[in-house]
Amino acid sequence: MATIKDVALKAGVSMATVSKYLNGGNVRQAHKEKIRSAIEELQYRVNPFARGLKAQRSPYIGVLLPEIDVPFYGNVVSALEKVLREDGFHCIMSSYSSDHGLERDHLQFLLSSGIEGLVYIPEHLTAEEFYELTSRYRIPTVLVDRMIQGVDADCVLVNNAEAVQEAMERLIKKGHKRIAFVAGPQPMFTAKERMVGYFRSLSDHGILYDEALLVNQPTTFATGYQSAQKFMNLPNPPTAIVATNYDMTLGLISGLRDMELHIPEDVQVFGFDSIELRTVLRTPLPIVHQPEEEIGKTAAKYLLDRLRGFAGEGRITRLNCTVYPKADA
Amino acid sequence: MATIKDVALKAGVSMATVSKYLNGGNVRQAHKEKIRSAIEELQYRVNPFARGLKAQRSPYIGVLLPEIDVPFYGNVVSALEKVLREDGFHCIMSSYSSDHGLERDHLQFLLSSGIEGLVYIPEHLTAEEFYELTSRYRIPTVLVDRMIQGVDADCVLVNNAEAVQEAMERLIKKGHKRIAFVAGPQPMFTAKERMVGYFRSLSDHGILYDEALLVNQPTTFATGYQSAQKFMNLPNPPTAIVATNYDMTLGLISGLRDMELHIPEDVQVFGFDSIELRTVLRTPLPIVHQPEEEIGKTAAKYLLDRLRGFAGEGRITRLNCTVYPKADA
DNA sequence: TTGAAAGCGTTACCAA
DNA sequence: TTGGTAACGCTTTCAA
Repeated sequence: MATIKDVALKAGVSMATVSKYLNGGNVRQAHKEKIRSAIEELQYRVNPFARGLKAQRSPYIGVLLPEIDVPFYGNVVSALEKVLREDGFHCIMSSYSSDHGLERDHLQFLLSSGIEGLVYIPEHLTAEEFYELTSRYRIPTVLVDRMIQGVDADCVLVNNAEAVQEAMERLIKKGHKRIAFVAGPQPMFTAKERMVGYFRSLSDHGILYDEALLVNQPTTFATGYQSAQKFMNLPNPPTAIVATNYDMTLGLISGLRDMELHIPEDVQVFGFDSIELRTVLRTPLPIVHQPEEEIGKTAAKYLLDRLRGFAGEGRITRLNCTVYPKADA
Repeated sequence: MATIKDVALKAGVSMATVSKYLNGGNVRQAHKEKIRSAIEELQYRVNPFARGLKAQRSPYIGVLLPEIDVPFYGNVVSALEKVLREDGFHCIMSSYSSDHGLERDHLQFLLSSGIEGLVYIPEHLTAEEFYELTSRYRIPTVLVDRMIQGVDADCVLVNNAEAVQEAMERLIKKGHKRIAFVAGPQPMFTAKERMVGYFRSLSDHGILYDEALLVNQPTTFATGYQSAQKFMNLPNPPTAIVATNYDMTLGLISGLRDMELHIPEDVQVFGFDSIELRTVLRTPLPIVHQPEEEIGKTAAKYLLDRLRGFAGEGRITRLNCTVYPKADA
């Protein structure tokens, strides 16, 4: 691979001049031409390591996710990437399989990779751990989808509790009183917030909470599937079930089907994420939809602000979910 | 940030010794201890740029995808990443939104990023373009899901034609003769291969090809949705429809539902990808399932082979899809 | 087993 | 506007 030296030699100027040309400094027009053609001929490419070493910066943004194959994250990241791309940044993505150890390790790795910024959907890390790892780097961070209690960073969330409340309202308005709820594990930020919405709705309407109607398990298809059986085998089964992410929704529907129960005749289902799923069933599935694209864009915007020098306190945005059907039919 | 020099000073040894310690060379036990604690105290981390510059290698694998939010790719990449991770590699992922220009640009970027290997799901690039971009780097490449005609590289594919043929067999065996087919755009590798399966089945069974029953459009929800209308509004509509990826399957089902048509009574549907979708419908959807995890693992294995020095010709693996229901009911 | 020193390719300062 | 040169932090060779 050709280096700046080769280009300089061929163009008949110094390395310093080539470097200036490359980085947009003042260079005589005649020299510009020569350098351009030398670069062309030699197929010269900047060595990213040399540049990174010297300049102490790189065009990388680290993206740390629990899972890479969850549609919600995919959609968020897709939007994020598109915005960052326009500013010349590229993403180093890493998923930690919802594993605490891997979450630490990968965060460590990203930080030590020379990234300029970090977009992070956290799961297990406490504020102490987070600061222990990140403090000696000064890397702007945006937390997405979840907060870490005690961490001062930009944060893009959705109105989890309110969205669930709206879903619950719809069900209650239709006469449902026994409503089951399939949520993620207790410590999970979004699970907690969504449960708040659930409890609030119950109490607002004077419905007694029945712990048999609540599941807190990993946010998987299996959890949804098993919840169907657990709930519908109760002596007093629910008349409606709310699932709080895509995989659990899918599993729930699948589980009900395998019990030969019909939606909505035998039990109503309120889904979450994946707007596409909505119109696949015989009866359109009511659903809570998170503004994935907007989440990604907002996170990117926050990060770019910081990279351009903004240094205020951590900003928190709560974006609104949409509940379908839009008109309350 | 502390450097090797600081560590050397603190540990009372030379930089070279620290470097050896870091890279697994022979170092006296007593020194090892000292170095370890110096590193600990100083919170020393290797500077990836300096190392990359000197060693001309890095722990990065480039992953270039058409879209990041397609479940099939997500699942493949998830498996890939897990295997590479165990060998200390990390993925720099980049998606090009199925855009030709971006495909070139991002490939260029990844190559110039100091990646050690490349996993690439191509779409528009010809062999000439590919070689033009890659030739001056010597980076092992694995093509996934699609081949580029004329490129000698490791390649992990599935048996597209055969899988479609098996799906068609099932339908034909049940008496279907008018079978419609929703495929991706013509130039797309997998679209072509899947169409081959379609045509072969038709001719094997002496069924005349009717061009009104074939759609070649982008592999999206919209395409599936519109296909439903196009096909079912024909004077002589099909009795079965095969969709050839996840989004098109979803769109197709959704479109049929909006026409108030029932599956399978009014028309049978054969889906593709997303095994989870299968059991969500009232009647389990027959489906072609690609071995996503195996694809990812195989690609990783191929790449690691190369990184360890294997230098043979490009190897091609064709993995088998599974058609559900497994037992031909 | 150790350490001095020569780069790796780039940028940025400073003098011309 | 230009070019010489000293870093940047690390690895590796070669002698000791």
